[in-house]
Amino acid sequence: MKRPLTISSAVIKRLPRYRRFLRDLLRDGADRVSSARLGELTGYTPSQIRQDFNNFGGFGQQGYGYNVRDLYDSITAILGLDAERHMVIVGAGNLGRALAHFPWEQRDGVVVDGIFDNSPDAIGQNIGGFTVGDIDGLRAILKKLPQDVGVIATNRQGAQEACAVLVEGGVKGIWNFTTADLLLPDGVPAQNVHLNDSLHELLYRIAGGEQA
Amino acid sequence: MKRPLTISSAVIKRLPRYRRFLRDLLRDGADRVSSARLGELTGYTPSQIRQDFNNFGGFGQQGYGYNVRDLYDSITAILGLDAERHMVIVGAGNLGRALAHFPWEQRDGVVVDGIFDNSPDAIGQNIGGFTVGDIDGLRAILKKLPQDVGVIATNRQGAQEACAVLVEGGVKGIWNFTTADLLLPDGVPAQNVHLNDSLHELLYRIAGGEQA
DNA sequence: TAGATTGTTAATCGATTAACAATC
DNA sequence: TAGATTGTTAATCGATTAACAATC
Repeated sequence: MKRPLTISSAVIKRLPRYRRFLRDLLRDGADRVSSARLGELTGYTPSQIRQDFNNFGGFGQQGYGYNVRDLYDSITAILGLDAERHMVIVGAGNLGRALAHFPWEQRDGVVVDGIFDNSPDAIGQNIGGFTVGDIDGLRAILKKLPQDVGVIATNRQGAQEACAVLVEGGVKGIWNFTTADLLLPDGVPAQNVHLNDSLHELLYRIAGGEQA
Repeated sequence: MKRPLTISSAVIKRLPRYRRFLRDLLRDGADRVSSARLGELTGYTPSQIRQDFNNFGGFGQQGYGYNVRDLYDSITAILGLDAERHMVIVGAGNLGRALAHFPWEQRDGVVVDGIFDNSPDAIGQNIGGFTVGDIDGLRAILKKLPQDVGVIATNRQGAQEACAVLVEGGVKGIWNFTTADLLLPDGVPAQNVHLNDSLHELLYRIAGGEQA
């Protein structure tokens, strides 16, 4: 499986969806699947599906299609889900809590190693089996256990500071739930989840429907 | 302000970001802004910014730029944030709680009118000032108070049923946090937030950095 | 072998960027 | 008027779709 220098972001965004349906197929005992069938399931065109997979060298066989297990495993590996991943959460507000409670581990082998906050009110509270730590506690865990992902679920004001501590502690990527534009060193990607923007987009589409 | 039949989704996704920076400019007392300056702030090219605004008829003036207040108000109106919007949440798990606690109203005039669940454990609990209601309670509120957005924060299994109740109750759009592919009537848009997919995308980018 | 279905090239489509005339 | 900056057209770039030869 070759991995080209750059895969377009549009392709990457589709991989988790392929994987989800492949998992369903696996559960249903399917051995093989064609791009046509996968297209029916996912809503993508067979052509696009074949193009997507060929970015990684092609997983299929002419006249047969794709082996479900192989394809699932390949996509899992491409997404970096073939090994345990570690994650810490900064910000013990409601969103931080929700993320701490998510069954990440069970689903994809992503382990949450702690949740931290700088507010005296939050520190010491119990959240999903974790005691909320302070920023020194965060530094300590980053030193003790290498972390893949640092989640930023603070308010906008605290985001850059949280980011700095996480990056200094060696996290490989930032999952940012604030609207702050984070300053990051090269090589540390940030994935932004802007719930507000998502809601606004929906409201636009609702409004558009009204006056069309 | 003309509203064309279809604005590409790429454009719409950028509007909330423009609006965020315009709000900052407004707070700082700026009267006018050029596409060049807005480009520095947002990271988009001036050309793209002008193209984007021209989808809606053009808000600027040659030689001057854009009036910050006017532009902010226009985008606010386009996004449907110029009037109060109502939202109910189905699913009183951690994510539903987090969404119920968000300061939507304060920020954008989006009012949460209730949170509902079908689990006896959840029903009756107090969440951010709301008593978690059951599905009959959801039906009742939908009848009493027209709702714009129905949030689905259930598990994957319960998503379609929640969706059906919401649509029957007349919500104008669905904000879906599950991985379920919802069946919806024409004219009711769904906005999907797939946290898992977002994390997977980040993990891909982390892994990619490693072996590049 | 015949049929199926991929891998891959070519054609199309859409979105972004560049350029510049219009005009404030 | 001169300078600035938009609105808008043209050029470029990238992503999706179509087509079909390769091959299992």
